[in-house]
Order: sequence, then C-alpha cells, then structure tokens
Amino acid sequence: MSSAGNALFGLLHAYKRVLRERYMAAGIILPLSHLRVLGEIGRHEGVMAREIAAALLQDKGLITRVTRELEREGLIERHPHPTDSRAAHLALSANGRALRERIKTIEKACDAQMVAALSTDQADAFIDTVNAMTEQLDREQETP
Amino acid sequence: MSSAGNALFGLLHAYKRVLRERYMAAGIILPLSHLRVLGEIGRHEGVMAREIAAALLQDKGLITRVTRELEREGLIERHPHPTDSRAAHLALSANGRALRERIKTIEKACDAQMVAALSTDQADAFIDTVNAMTEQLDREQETP
DNA sequence: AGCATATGGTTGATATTGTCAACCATCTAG
DNA sequence: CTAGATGGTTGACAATATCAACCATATGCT
Repeated sequence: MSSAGNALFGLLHAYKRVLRERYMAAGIILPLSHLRVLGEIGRHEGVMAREIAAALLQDKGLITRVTRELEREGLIERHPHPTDSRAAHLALSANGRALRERIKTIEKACDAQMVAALSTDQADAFIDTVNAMTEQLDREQETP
Repeated sequence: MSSAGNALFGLLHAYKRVLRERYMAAGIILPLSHLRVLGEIGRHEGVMAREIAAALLQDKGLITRVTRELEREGLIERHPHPTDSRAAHLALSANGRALRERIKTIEKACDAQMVAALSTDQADAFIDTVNAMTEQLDREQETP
C-alpha cells in the first residue's frame, strides 16, 4: 500500500461515507459540518463561536454560517456574554439536545464499526497516536 | 478528548494544511486532488480512469475532469487501450514525471513530520491499523 | 480620558471537493 | 443480434474550505 497520507485520505473518506449513510437512514439530513458543530456545542455548552472554530480547526466564517442555520432550525440558542457584548454563548435547545443524543448514538456505532477489527488496546492506542500526529503537524506552524 | 472520528477529522485537516503549505512553498499550485491523481498515475503507469477512481475512492466524474486538466497542463498522456476503444491508459509525460518526483519528496517530508513523534514500530502499525479500519468500514457496504 | 491595537463575529467572494443522475459509445454474454 | 454491463463524459449541484475586508466592542497604554 502507499503512504500514511494516502491511507488517511481513504480512511476519512470511508468514515464520512458511513456516517452520512447512517444519518440518512435515521432521517437526519443536516450536513456533517453542522452536526460536528452541534456536537461541539453539546460537549461544551456555552462555548463561543471562536472556540468552536479552534476546536474543529475551521474558519470562523464557516462557524458563523453554520450556527446561524442551526439557530434557524431551532437546534441551538444564543445567549449574550455577560461581560463581552461582542461575543455570545451557544447552547443546545431542547430539540438540539434530543437530536444530539441521536447523533451520539450513531457516531458511537460508526466508531465501533471502524475499530471492530482492532483489539481494545489497539483502538485506544490509535486515538492517542492520531492526536500525537495532529499535534506534531500543528507544531510546524509556529516555526515559519 | 473526543471520539476516534473527531480525532481523524483533525488529523487529516492538519495534514492537508501542511501539504498545501509545502506545495505552495515549492511553487506547486495544483489542488491536492490533482496531485493525488498524478501520484496514482505515477504509481501505476498505464492505469485506466476507472482504476484511479477506485483507488482514491472518488467519483469517476471527478477523475474525468481532473485528468482532463492534467492533460491540458501537459502533465499526463492518454494512450488508447489496445482492445477496448472506450478506455484509455494514462501515463505521465516527461513534465509530469518531473513534477511527480518533487511531489514525492514533499509528501515524504510531510509523512515524516506526521510520524516524527512516533517510534518506527508505531508508525508501521499505524498504517496497518488505518488500512484495517478502512476495510472494515467498506465492508458494511455489502450488507445493507 | 483618548488613542492604538487586538479580538469576536459577520459578510462576500471564491476555490476545492464530493455526489448524483443522465447519457453515449462500446463491449460482452447469451 | 439483442440486452445488459461497463468506461467514460457531462451537467447540476451540495458541501467544505479559504481569504480578506469589515463592524463593533474590548483592552492596554499613556
């Protein structure tokens, strides 16, 4: 087989496909980016848009648009920041929380399928490895 | 930290960014998809478009467009298939081969950076793991 | 207080990537 | 020789990503 990079492309591609299929089967039609943002808000209720952008490594402009749609769908709520009137805290609405639960289940199933061929040790090691690699790649950034 | 899926998103995102930065620094302006196709043709000179689509898990329509541009750029050549007049064999031109060498170097450097924090054993195991996972995800396909 | 600068967020423009379906020409099997 | 499969092309479009300009507010400095 080819390089680590190519292998990664393949894996994420397959993963996204499976995710999308399962969401569709469950009648969830939002694009993955929206679901990822929703998940991030669920994991850290009250986050600011800036933090989501940082956590998901995405452009803040993208977050603006995605959160706007999620709000329009009635899935999240925007609460004013107590001391900084520019910022807002984002939180799930009741509907958002319900959807998030369904998403979590599906995501867990996908992850389970992905690591099905691995031992528990391998699976745990894998996540650590992935995170270590990501850090390593981000490191370069700081030394231009 | 979050799920395996999220970790993967982050890793590939970081990897793509580093790749793009290095290509840009080297004055290579083609999008990643084109470079990936170029690489695939380089690895298997004489492939058919169909095979590239399968190897990269991409839509055949995408391959059509990408190869057309690569041909227009004078990076690849299209040779008629001896027995099937619908198909064509794709191969690198002299320019394409030169570019491919530069790409290979850059890709290797990125891969090296990515696995820099890992032991050799870990790095090898990682690729195997990734491939195993990809297979596992693709397997589901056949049992709807 | 008054200023420069940084920051959270928004917007517009645009490039890249991925998906789906219809379609043509050819090939292959029966 | 016909029916269906296959390689490839095309069109339309959705999704994802990037960049830069911009507004309003906040913060640090003097």
